[in-house]
This record gives sequence, C-alpha cells and structure tokens, in this order.
Amino acid sequence: MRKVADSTVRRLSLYLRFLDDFEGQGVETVSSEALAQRGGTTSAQVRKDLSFFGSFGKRGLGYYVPELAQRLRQILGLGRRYRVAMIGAGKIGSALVQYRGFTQRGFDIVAIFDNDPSKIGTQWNGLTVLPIDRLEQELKSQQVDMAVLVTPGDAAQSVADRVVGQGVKAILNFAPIQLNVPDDVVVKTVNLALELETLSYALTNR
Amino acid sequence: MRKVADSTVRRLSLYLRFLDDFEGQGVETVSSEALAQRGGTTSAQVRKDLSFFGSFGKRGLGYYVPELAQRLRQILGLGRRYRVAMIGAGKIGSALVQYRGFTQRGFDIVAIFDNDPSKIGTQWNGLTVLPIDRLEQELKSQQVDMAVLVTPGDAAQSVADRVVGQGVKAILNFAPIQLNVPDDVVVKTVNLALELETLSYALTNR
DNA sequence: GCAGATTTGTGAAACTGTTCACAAGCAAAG
DNA sequence: CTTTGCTTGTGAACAGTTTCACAAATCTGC
Repeated sequence: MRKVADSTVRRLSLYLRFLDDFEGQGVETVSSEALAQRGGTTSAQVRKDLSFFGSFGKRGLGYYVPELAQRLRQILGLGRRYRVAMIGAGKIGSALVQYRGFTQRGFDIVAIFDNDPSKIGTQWNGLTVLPIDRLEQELKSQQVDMAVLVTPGDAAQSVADRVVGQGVKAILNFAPIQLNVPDDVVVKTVNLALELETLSYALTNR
Repeated sequence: MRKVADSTVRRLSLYLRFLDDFEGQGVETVSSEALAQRGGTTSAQVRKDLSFFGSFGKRGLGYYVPELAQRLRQILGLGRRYRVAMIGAGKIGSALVQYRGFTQRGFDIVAIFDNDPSKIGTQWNGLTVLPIDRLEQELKSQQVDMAVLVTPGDAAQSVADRVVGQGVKAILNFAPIQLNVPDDVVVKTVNLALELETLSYALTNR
C-alpha cells in the first residue's frame, strides 16, 4: 500500500466518528460535502482522502452511511479490539485507565504498572497495579498490542526499550521526551504542555 | 508577522525544552546539528525554523544556549505566566489539575468548574470546584487567559460559546468534537481515542 | 426514456513545507 | 595576519498536501 499521509489517517478517524453519529440518527446516505462541514474541511478533501483506499460512493447520491463506516473501520484496523498496557499509575495514567473513550472505541486496558510501592497492589477500575518488574512477564502472557507510557521523562526511554523488547509495536507516549525506537515500532507522542505553548504562541502573535 | 507553520511552532517549543536541559548541564553553546539530533530532525530544519524569526547564531560556533532559550521564550510568548480555567472535573480534568508539567511551564490553573453537585465544593489541589453557573463571573474576575475543556462532547460547544463570550481567546479542547469558534479565537483539540486509532492504522497497514 | 440536478472520482494546478547546497562569517591555531 | 575548519543563514530545488475543476455516473421527476 502506498504511503498515506498521517493527516489523512486522522481525518478518516474523524469521518468515522461522524458516520457513527449519522448512523445513530438513522441517516442513510451522506455526501462528501456533509462530512466536510462536520469536520471543518472541504468536500474535495474528503473525496481525496477516501480515494486513496478505493471508491466507496455513488455519483449523484453520496455514500451509504453504514457501508462507508464499515470500510473505514476496516481501513483503520478497527475490526478488532486491542489489548493495551498502561505504564505509570500517576495522575494522568489513572485518569486514562478510567476514561470511557478508550473502551468505547475498541481499546481495552488489560494491565497497569508502576514502581511506587504505595501504588502497587491497589485496584484501578478492577485492575491491580503491578510492579514494573513484572512488565516482561505480563506483556507476553496478556498478549498486549499497545503500550501507553505515562512515566516521568527520565524513565520513559528505558521502559520503551523493555516494551519494544517484548514485541510491542505501538506506543502512545505522554512523557515529554523524544523516544528512540526501531523502525518497525510506531510511536505517537502527546505533549500536553507543548499544546498550551502553541496556544501561547498564537495568543502572542496576532 | 508572516504566517509560520504550526509544525514550526511545535518544533520551537521542543527546542526550548532541549535548551533548558542543555542549560541545566552547563552547556554554553549548541549547534543546529546538536539540537536536530535531540529532536529527531535535521540541522537544516532547525536553522530554517529559527530563520523565520531572526538570526540568533554565530557562524562557526553555534547558538549561545541561554540567549537562544530567551529568544524562544519571547517568540512563544512564554515571558509571562498564563491563567487557565479547567472546565470539567471528571477523570481527565482532575488529573490535569494536578499535573506538574503545566505549572512548571508557566500555566497556572486558577479555577475549576463542573455541573455535578457531588463534585461542586470539593477541593482539588487547593482549588474549590465551582458550579458551572459561576463561569462567566469567575472568568472575568480571575482574568482567565485560556480555558481547558474537559466536558462530555455534547456539552462542549455550548461551554465554548460561553467561554468565548467572556473574551477568552484560547481553548485547549479534550472533548471529541470539532468546536466552532470565531476567527480570533484559537482552539487546539486533543483527541486521545483518535491517537490510538492512528496507531491501530499503523499496526494494520504494514 | 429523457432532461435536469447532483455528486463522485481524479488528473492537474496551486500551495505549503522540507531538504539541499553553498557563500559568508567567525574561531582557533600557528 | 593568514590559514584551516566549522557552522550559520538562505535562495533554490524538491517533495508532499490541498484545492480546483470537470467528465462520468447516478438519481428524480415528468
């Protein structure tokens, strides 16, 4: 498959959300224009995004909502559930464990790790916080697909190495550092303070 | 000022973080190549990014770390502190209130709102959760610069309207919807489930 | 079955962002 | 003071992304 831009994939994910909404409202077909308005983009953009993967619409009519939703799920790899490990049971980590959005969209958190003795053994949402020493063992036995890193910055790289060592190929990283991983591992970093700084920039330069 | 790409601003914010590290280590000068390696980019990219705002380096030597850091703070508007309101005291909201990274980087949370009677009046990190009815009053009296929206999706737009109505010009949005705001208001949306979906896409298409 | 109204799918054009490559400037050594 | 080596700053080339614009396909109403 030829390379598709990250921005395209993000929009597809958005479109899918809108389609779910439309489907809930009993809408049967939708035009690229309608999707575009909902997503703050243009109809040409929507059609171009979809065209990378095939032609799913009917000229003169638009797209069948359930069918397009199904196609997008397939493209995005959402035809299955994913097993996710949360590494770090601090503020953000414990909030994410309880976050409904993940489960709703197909991502089940199946293990939580921390190295703080006062946290180990406590229950979070039905899961026991495990000591970080058990990482290798659990990632294997639980068949974890993805790891969410919510450790302090200075621990993140070594944890990432261990996770990668167990064959995990996808990491969502909240630590404010640039992770170094092999080419076949995909990392998405979310840096919350950085997002505020882009707002600060925008406020300042107007 | 001519328009600078969002990607450039994000990298500047990263460079600043690296400069802080270097400064802490007592490093006096740094080359574009050193910054590039730390940030996973190229030296040409670093120099181009900086060149939008002036020429801060010395040929043959590089950049003076404290000076460049100072310049970047100025460019990013980080020469001051910002007053931030957290709207929504759910899982994510309460985690963010306690998150050190915000305070460390100049963003002080000065008010928290929710509409759940069981949360109103409770203390979070020294702040009392206020009823959402007090929003307008508090945003004004507290001179809030930015709002972080952590409400359910269906409440987000109406809250955003009220926030904008009080003159707040910057919103960090965690609700999984596309916010509609006037042109002079800047919104950054962070969609956590969507980040996982891009990982899912990457895992599937290899 | 035909005319008119829609809407897709897609090359081409326009635009935006990144990389290249090198002249110019500065430091250090002799 | 001159040479050598390094590093910046930047125009130009390149690459990637978005927008345009239109032929082709389908629907609707008569």
